[in-house]
Formats: sequence, C-alpha cells, structure tokens
Amino acid sequence: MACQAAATQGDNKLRKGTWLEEEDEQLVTFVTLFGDRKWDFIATASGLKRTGKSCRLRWLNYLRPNLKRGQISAEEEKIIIQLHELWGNKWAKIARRLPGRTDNDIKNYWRTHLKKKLQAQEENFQCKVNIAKQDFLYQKGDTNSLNCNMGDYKSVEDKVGTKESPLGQHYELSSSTYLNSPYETRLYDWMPELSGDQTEMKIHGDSGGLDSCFCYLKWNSEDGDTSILDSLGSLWDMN
DNA sequence: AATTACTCCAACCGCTATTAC
DNA sequence: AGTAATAGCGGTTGGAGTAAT
Repeated sequence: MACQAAATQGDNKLRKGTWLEEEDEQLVTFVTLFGDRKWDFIATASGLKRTGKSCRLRWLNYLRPNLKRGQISAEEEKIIIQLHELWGNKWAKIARRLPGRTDNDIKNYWRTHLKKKLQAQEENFQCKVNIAKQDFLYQKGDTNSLNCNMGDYKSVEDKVGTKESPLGQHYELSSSTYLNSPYETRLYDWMPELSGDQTEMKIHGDSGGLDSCFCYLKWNSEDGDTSILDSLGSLWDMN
C-alpha cells in the first residue's frame, strides 16, 4: 500500500515517499488560496508534513492543471529526439516546448525508451558503416594510407546504399541515417568552418588495415598556414 | 503458485541560480 | 553589496507493477 510505503518519521517528523490522496487535496487547496510560489509557507500552513520543496515538486509534476497524462505521442517523441540532439540533457528546456509535459516526464521517457532505442540504432549503424568502410578500402586497393577529397568521401556515402560488399555481406543504409549518426553530427558540426575545396579528408589504415581507420580533416587557412584537425580522433573506430 | 528479473515512473537529493531583504 | 531563503534543474533511487522462469 502506498500509505505504508510512505516513510513517516514520527508524528511531527516530515513524511517522505508516495503522496496520499488527502495530501494532494490539501496541497491543491492551499495552492489555490496562496498561489504556487511560497512553498515553505504552503508546506507549513497546510499542515502537510512535507517540505516546501516536496510540495512544489508534487504540484509541478502531478497536480497542476493542464498536465498531459498517458503515452508520449510519436510527434512528441520526434520533438524530444530533435531537441535532445540540439540541447543535450536540458530536460526543463525541452519540456517547455512540449505543453503539458514535465521535465521529469521527458527525462524518464528518455531514459526508459529513447536511450535504448537510439543505442540499438547506433549499434546497427556502426555495423553497417564498418562494412561500407571495408568495401571502400577494398576498392581503393590500398589500406595503409589513403588520401581522398570530399568527393571521395561522398562516394563512401553513395556506397552506403543497397549493395553486396566484397565480403559477401549485404548492407543498406540511407544517407539520412548516416547523417543522423552522432559521430557524423560531430563531423558535420565542423563543416561550416571548412570550405569544400579547402577540405581534404585523409584516411589511414594501420597494418591491420581495416579496423582502425583514422580520419581527420586538413585545411589551408587564408594566410597560407596548413592546419590539421587531428583532435577529431577516429571517425569510425568509436566502439 | 512462488520467486526472480525487469521496467517504469514518482519522488528524493544535491547543487546552482535567482530573488528578497 | 552581502546573506539567507527560495526556486529550479538534472541525476539518482526506491518501489509498484508486470513478465519470465
């Protein structure tokens, strides 16, 4: 029972745990009377053996009007994914874009649904890119040190269609999936700073060749200085 | 039917930012 | 300007419900 689960620490001590219906009613009454600001006052005046902080949280996450209940819709999920990509774990900020949803709702939904989902997608993506990578290096014929321009890079992307790899594995990957990878997002975040002509993508393979490709960008600045963005690390080898 | 494992979500905690005095 | 109180935020935990064994 909820009332048993809620920890009471003696008659005058603060209650913790699940809220009772009577407590909810009491809180709503006092918030209606005094507004949703002075939480310590409300906690004391209402006689609830709860902290102001606890009252505030209960109101914001459960009792306040216009809260949406039930499943997050597909549309809401899409928004959450997009905004999380943009802002990271800024749950309150994301929640403001989803009327009726609390930061707690979104945080919980992310942890229990989306994180797993996206991890699975990422693993799937990683697997497919590795196959495409092998195909690319195989066709280049040199796995030790390969230079290519952005056009060549695009050709990797082009290969990421539906195709039979030299190893006989079948793969399929859309460019949107490709571009939506968190790894590629990192790479493309840099792109506005680089013009296509000035950009050279270099791919190195070690003696093992295929599993530890290293990718970095190189460009020439206006004053003729050549810089190498090696801090980007490996694009592909991010297991 | 009993037990264990797992999922989901409400609530708590600790910290930082903002506001009131 | 300094301090205390309050509000807000994000991470974590605990427990209720459910599925699997």
